[in-house]
Amino acid sequence: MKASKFYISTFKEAPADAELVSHQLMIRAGLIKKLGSGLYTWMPMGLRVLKKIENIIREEMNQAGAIEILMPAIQPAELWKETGRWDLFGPQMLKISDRHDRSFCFGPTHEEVITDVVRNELNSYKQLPMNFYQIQMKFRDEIRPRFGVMRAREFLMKDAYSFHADMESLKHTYSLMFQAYNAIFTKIGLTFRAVQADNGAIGGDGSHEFHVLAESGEDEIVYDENSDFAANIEVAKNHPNKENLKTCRGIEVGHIFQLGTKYSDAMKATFIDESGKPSPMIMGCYGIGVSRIVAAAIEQNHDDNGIIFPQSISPFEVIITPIGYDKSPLVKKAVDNLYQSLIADGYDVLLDDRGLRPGVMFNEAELLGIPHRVTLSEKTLVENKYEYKNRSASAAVMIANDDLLNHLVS
RNA sequence: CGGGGCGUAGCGCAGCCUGGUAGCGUACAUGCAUGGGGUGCAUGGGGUCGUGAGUUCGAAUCUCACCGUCCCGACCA
Repeated sequence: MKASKFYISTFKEAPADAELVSHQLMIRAGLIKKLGSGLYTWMPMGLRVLKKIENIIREEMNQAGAIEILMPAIQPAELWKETGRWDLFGPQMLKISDRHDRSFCFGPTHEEVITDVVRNELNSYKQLPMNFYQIQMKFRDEIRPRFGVMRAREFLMKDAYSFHADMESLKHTYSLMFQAYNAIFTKIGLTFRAVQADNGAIGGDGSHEFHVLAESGEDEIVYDENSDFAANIEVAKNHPNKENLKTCRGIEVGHIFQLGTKYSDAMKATFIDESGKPSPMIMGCYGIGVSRIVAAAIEQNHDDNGIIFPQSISPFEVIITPIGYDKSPLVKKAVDNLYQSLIADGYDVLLDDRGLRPGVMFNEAELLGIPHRVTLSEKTLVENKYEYKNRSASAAVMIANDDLLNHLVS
């Protein structure tokens, strides 16, 4: 991508209403733009990050046997009345009416819709287990939206729902999802921890939260240095020797849950078992806050100069910052060649061909958090070298041209 | 919803206390200079001062109401 053909809009100063570092940097780097409280436009640069996270999630979910669907954002009240949640869910649910004065909500979650789909589609134990997922905008009318996309009202979520003939099958899929989640957050490159969470419906080890560790995290998580035990603060209260537990803060980016038959009972989602009798499907659900991951990743990876994106989710992997691109035909030729060859090698490259001053380009590249920067100029041409700067390194280094690819593997 | 801020140019702010024709920085446009870390100088365009009502000869400024937004607490990926 050439910068002159893309849209980049960065700011030196953070807006006054952004408190959290990740929020400030997301605005300053032009990733998002606020429309209203808890409502954000994903600008081109930010959308690239979001899409990369989406695709990592998609790959791992597919790998784990889940199948992608897309459900409506707007849902009829009748479904929610079946489970009783039309009244129970509370003011977090945004209720709306259509022209015929029928009641709907903007979906805060999709258990009702998926259960409705499945009760009509799946009839036999032979069709189970089944795990459907989607990546879609949710709306929750939060009491207090804050911290940018960290706690927005409209947010992108991956939600999956699995259906089973028996408990054993649920536990199997649950463990597949547990592994998939570990793979996803590892692939993205985050420091995270899976913790036991409260599970009202089933109890035991039926629910885990995935937290990105960060000082600014809204949740307190508790762990035992001498064992694998880690839990959210609610569960930890019941731990036998809770005096020895340590605490740290985390940002909840994922939650997996063994639901049981709560929704299938209420909505009569049954299947015919091997003996020919109807039986309620056993369910699990698995959520990831996709848009929140962007904020969490930045919260965990930044410095005074800006964002430091993990390469897996950076809007671009490499930025070329030529000096004299529009003045020196030699520089232009060398830069264009490098640009084309990196693209041919499969890299996501941004060529800053805007003819800006070097300082502006460098500062912007750092703010955006692009992991690899390559600078060419008449000076580097004379030496027949590239100047390479890793985003997390303190200074640039001169490298041999054919050594560049080695540096791009982070 | 309770407590506390803040609404003046795209963004960051001053002006308000003590009413009198709206300003600075940045961004944007143009020109000249500059050309390896948000460069310098000059010129220019851009504002229903959140909305409404009131007080006053006169309101960004004083009063009231409303709206928006942010922070602290109770819900959540």
